[in-house]
This record gives sequence, structure tokens and C-alpha cells, in this order.
Amino acid sequence: MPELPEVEVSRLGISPHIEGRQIRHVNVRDSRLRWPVPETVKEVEGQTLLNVKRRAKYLLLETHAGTLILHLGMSGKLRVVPVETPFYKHDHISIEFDDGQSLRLNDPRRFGALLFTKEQPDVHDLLKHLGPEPLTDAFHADYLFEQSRKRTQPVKTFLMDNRVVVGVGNIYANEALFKAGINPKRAAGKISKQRYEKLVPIIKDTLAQAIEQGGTTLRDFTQVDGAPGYFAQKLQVYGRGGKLCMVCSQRLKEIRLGQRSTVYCTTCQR
DNA sequence: AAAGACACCTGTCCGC
DNA sequence: TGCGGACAGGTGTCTT
Repeated sequence: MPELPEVEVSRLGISPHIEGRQIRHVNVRDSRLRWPVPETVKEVEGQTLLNVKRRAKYLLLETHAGTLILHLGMSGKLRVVPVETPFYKHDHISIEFDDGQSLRLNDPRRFGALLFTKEQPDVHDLLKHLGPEPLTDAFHADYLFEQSRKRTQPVKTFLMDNRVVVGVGNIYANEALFKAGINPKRAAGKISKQRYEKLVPIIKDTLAQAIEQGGTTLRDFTQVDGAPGYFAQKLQVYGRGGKLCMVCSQRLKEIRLGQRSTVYCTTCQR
């Protein structure tokens, strides 16, 4: 279920338990993820896990021998449990450490991925074309405005394009556009710089707040598994199609853009 | 070149 | 209660 906030919360949750530990064994219980899990993931066995980084929604587990690239897809979850803990259904990967703990990847839909690269991860095919991180200074209104010129696609699908900016998934695209008062169908190239100046901080705030909230409820990944913390955040439009707008009480409209459900207020969003 | 459709897969929910 | 169909937080790849 991860959007960027949940991936970041996952990173924060697992890293204190596994960073600095030696990897004893990579147990691939089911290699049928989005791409077949390659044999090369075994190259990290015996290595010390140096750190857990994140780029977009990819988690990067770095060792001196190379980096594991892990993606949670739509339904992936991570938890840290003692190696003797019985496997759950859909526990496809178990990375076992020298202290008797293991990192489990549970992913019912198997849209997630586990890959390995010896190179710097940012030159990997999956990562090299990614746009800026939304929470860094590289993502700013001038940049987004420039990228949007001549683009006729709806602003919502534009925001969800990883080459433009990473980490804005369906929930937060809906929420940010509502807060910014922008109709998600509006052509990205026809939106003024002023409106992008309003939108960009809203995207940053929305993601940052979600990380904070997830962090409070999902801090400890050694527990069974956490409820998605960011659902605690009040979602104003996502999942509320047909219900009343929390601002103006008009009925919220639900449409599909790029095959994704899109909810907005025809009064508040122009 | 850009935009949109499709594909991958399992679980859940809704209407009949 | 059972069954078919639609849908779900992502994203690479194919088709227009």
C-alpha cells in the first residue's frame, strides 16, 4: 500500500534494527515478484549492511559488495522479526542477520521487486530517469512550471509521472490538488506559475505530514505489522467520491484519469 | 515525442 | 451464501 510516506516510514522503521548487522542469508521463498528475483541477491551474504537509503519508492540496502534494490509495489510490507518466527502467507523474502533477526517482505500481489546491483544504484536502469525527490530543494515551482509547458496531459497524471517528480502517488495527487484548488483534469501546460507556486509547498507539506504521522504510529517494525499510519491523516477527497466536500458541502465527483480513480470538488477545484 | 492503454497478481467488496 | 465483476496505494512497456 505504499506511497512515498509509507516507504519512508518503512525505511525509518527497519533501519535501526538492521543497519550495521551482517547478512547471514537471503532466503528467497518465492522468486516470482515483478521481475524474477535474481541469483545475484546472494552476493550480499556475508556482507555488512551499511545503510538503508531511499530513492523515490525504492529502498536501497547498501553493502560493500553491492546494493539490494527493494520495491514494495502496491501491496508490499516489511517487518523485522526473529528468524524462527513462522512465515506468513505471502512472505516471499527473508533476509537473515547475524543477531537472529530477519527482514521479511510480505507482498500478496507480487508487484514488488528485489534486485541487486554492483553499480551505484542511481545509474541503474530503474532509477536513472527518475525526477527529483519532492522533499528536496530540487523540487520547486519554477522547475515544475518549466516541465509542464507544452504538456497537454491532465495535471494529475503529470504529477504522478516519475520523470517529473517521484513519490506523488494516487492518494496524494488527489489530496494536494484539492488543497491547491486545482481541477485534476486541467492541462498541466495551461496552469500558471502562480498556481504551481501554491501547489508545490502543498505537496511537500502533505507528504511531510504523512511521514510524521506514520512515524508516530509505525515506529516499531519489530511488531507484528502496523496499520498504515498515514490513514490517520484526514483524507479530504481520496476515497470520498459521492460524499460531500468538507469545505463547500457540494457532492464530490469521481472520474478516472490514467486508469486511476480521481476525486475532486467541481466547486473548489477549477 | 507524448499520452493513454495494458499488464503483472491477489484479496476484498459490492450487487445480484 | 455464492458468484461475477470491479477495484485497490505502482510502474514498466506497449500502442496510438
